[in-house]
Amino acid sequence: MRLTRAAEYAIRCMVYLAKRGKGLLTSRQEIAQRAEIPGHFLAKIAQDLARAGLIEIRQGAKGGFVLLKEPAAISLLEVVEIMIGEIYLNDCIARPSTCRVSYSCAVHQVWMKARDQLRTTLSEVSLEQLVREESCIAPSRGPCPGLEGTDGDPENIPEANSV
Amino acid sequence: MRLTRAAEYAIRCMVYLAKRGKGLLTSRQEIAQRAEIPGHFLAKIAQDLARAGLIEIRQGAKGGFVLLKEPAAISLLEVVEIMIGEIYLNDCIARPSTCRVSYSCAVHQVWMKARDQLRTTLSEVSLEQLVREESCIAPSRGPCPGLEGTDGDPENIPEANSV
DNA sequence: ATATATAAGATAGATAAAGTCCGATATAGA
DNA sequence: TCTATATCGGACTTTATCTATCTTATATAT
Repeated sequence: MRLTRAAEYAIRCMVYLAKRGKGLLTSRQEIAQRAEIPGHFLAKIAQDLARAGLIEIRQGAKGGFVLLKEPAAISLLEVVEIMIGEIYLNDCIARPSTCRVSYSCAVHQVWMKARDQLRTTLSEVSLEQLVREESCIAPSRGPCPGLEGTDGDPENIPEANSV
Repeated sequence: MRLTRAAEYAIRCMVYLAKRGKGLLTSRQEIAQRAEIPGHFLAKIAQDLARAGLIEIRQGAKGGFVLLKEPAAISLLEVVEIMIGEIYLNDCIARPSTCRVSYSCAVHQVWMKARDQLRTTLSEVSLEQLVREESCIAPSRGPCPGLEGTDGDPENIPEANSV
């Protein structure tokens, strides 16, 4: 009952791209390094994101990924479900055929409610929000350095501590 | 991001025992057959439930399982977490050490909220409720007469995608 | 043309889930 | 006490999925 790593990486990638802004090209390697994602794995994940229309992938020298939508228009739920499919929590929600046992109905209702809540919570958060809010945990430059800091030192990998 | 089968079976087993009532002995075989749980697998699951103090296991001829607590005193969350451990949804909640990346903070908050909501929802449902409510379900399919309550959309069934 | 960078599919390794098997142990009843 | 019955408890097998990497192919800038 936990998020897959691929989905976790996809979120990191999308937040990173959102931080750069819509339409800006960023190389796969930069994202991989800065967001701590295995490079080849990121390539695969990006394909899913591209198929879903969130990013565009540019091949060739100076290639990379480009965010296609406004960060405010992309929800966390969207990113997650691109990677792991629609959230349902319990098999009996996705495949009612496995739900023939007499006990099922009441339990079923609970899982439906839980699933709806979870999806709602994730859908209410946009990448724009995430980018804006996380700015206050900037690594080594004091409390809240504002919204800047997206371009600049590519070498300094931020090491924010846990919440 | 889905419940394990062991947890699903544990719920079935506990609901079945709850239906019989506290203190009543029921053979493993009866439960296995009626709740459609592989017999040996149920034995293993029962050990976890017994270790957690929910049931007592009686060995020997005429052995079986006995519910030790009132159905109203056992929540769905309790049963689930005995089987799969504490729900956390995202690794970064369980192991903050994996959460060093700069993006983490805001996303972290969302997963915390989602986890809390999910655990609350599951904790608010007792076995007693489940036993009482499921009485309305006929073994065959079809809607549950009185339970349409919180369940918004009929929803298309997502095919066996990965969650 | 060449160097650079990603595409796309195949595949391998690791991890976890799901289910099975068997010797050990406990109990009821003769 | 002895025997049949039923679960214990752990080891084991199987299966599935996740995670990551490798390889060949393709696209682009210069």
